Amino acid sequence: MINKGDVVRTGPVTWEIPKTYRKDMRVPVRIFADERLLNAALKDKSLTQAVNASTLPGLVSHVTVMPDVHQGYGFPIGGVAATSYPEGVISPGAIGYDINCGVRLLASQIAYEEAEPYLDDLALQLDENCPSGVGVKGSVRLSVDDLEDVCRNGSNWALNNGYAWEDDIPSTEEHGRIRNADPRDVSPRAMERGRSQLGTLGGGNHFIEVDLVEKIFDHEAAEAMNLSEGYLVLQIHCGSRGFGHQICSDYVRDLQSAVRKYKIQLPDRELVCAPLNSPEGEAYLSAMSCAANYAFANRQVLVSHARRAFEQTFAGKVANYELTQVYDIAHNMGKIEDHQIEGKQVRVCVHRKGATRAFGPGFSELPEKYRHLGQPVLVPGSMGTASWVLLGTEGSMLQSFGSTCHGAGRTMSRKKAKKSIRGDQLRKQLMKKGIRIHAGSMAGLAEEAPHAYKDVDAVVNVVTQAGIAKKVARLRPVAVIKG
DNA sequence: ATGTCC
Repeated sequence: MINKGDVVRTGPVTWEIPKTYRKDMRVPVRIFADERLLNAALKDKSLTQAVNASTLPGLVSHVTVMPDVHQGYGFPIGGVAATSYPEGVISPGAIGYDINCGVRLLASQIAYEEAEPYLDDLALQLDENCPSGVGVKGSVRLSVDDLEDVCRNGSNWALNNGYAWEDDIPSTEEHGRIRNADPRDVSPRAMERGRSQLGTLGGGNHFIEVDLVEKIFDHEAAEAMNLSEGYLVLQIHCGSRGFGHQICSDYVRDLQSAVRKYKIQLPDRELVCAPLNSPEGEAYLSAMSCAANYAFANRQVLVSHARRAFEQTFAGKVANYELTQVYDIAHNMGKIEDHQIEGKQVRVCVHRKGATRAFGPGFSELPEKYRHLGQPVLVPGSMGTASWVLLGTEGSMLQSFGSTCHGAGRTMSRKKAKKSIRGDQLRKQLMKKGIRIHAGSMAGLAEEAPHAYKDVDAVVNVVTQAGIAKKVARLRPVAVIKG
């Protein structure tokens, strides 16, 4: 375990574990945290995992740790590692089992006051239209050919099949489609699991949530995003379901032989990896991209379900019940990107696991309305607490490979959380706070209790103080649908 | 996160 004495303070909210801490480190570990969040990070294996990650072949500059960090499979959730392309490695564990887990935000023109009498009905309609829970199947059934189309085309598949509006696409990271995704690199078993799960939410901390915009911090950005104080928005947090999970499992197993073949020394088997330019590394990158496209399409189908729920609830009741897409952004991905590091342009594979891409102003992929502002960043809080809309900055480009935090971050294990409160009690507490809850399982609900998570406001204050994100708006939940 | 062990 790492001790506080091993960590050097480098600024008000920045810390470093120097390369000299352990002989096998290739780069230092840089941590964004206040004193309290650092102490939380020292309590589990997350910083040891960050040090382990700092031994990966081909790493560039440093490993980054976000304030919402907690331990994960081999690599911390809340970690960023960039490896040189193409001779560095790619590691499935440094991307996560839920490939392209991410958040989508949609804006409405419905004021909370106006919607209040219909919110119980809206929560019910969302629950009925959006299947949730582990292993749950959706209304969309895909042939193997269709699923191959989803793998290659992501959100474009959704647009061609009536699940998207034209304007949704440019407001999605990568326009909802990662290139060079070849379904031949996906196992038949993953394909089988993927066929029935498109347009489903899943379990754990995945949710669909109706929020109201509680406070705007950046009026120019909020206007570009269609966000106004007191109005409803819809947030979707989910990923690639059993499809991405199966792909990660397959490659964690298969790449073990690549580790031996390329004689890669690892401090932890869970960091299994392969060179980006090896056949094994290329196959994983392609399969991961298929899962990413599946997740984009999944969130897009959920949007069409949610639009139906809004129509069923509000048609004839409010003048305009349209949901316009603000943005869709991943927080579990490996991306090939160009970055300026110490004055030099480098091409790297940025592994972001529980870390959100946060590119600064001038980024050409962004739609014009956002290009001068920076990339929108969506940070979901824990259930029953605030969520945040942020922007990427020049600072995130310089300090964290264009990345920032992704959420509140767990402090209590699922098991401990379940023991600490009963689901039905928690539901009552949240109802008292004006939050409608539809949950598939009361045990699952207890696992997501707000007190099992860090304070999302403290996390956001660290990243904004460090300059790796900028505040746009704070959202407050009024209805949550989860598995 | 995950047909929470094929």
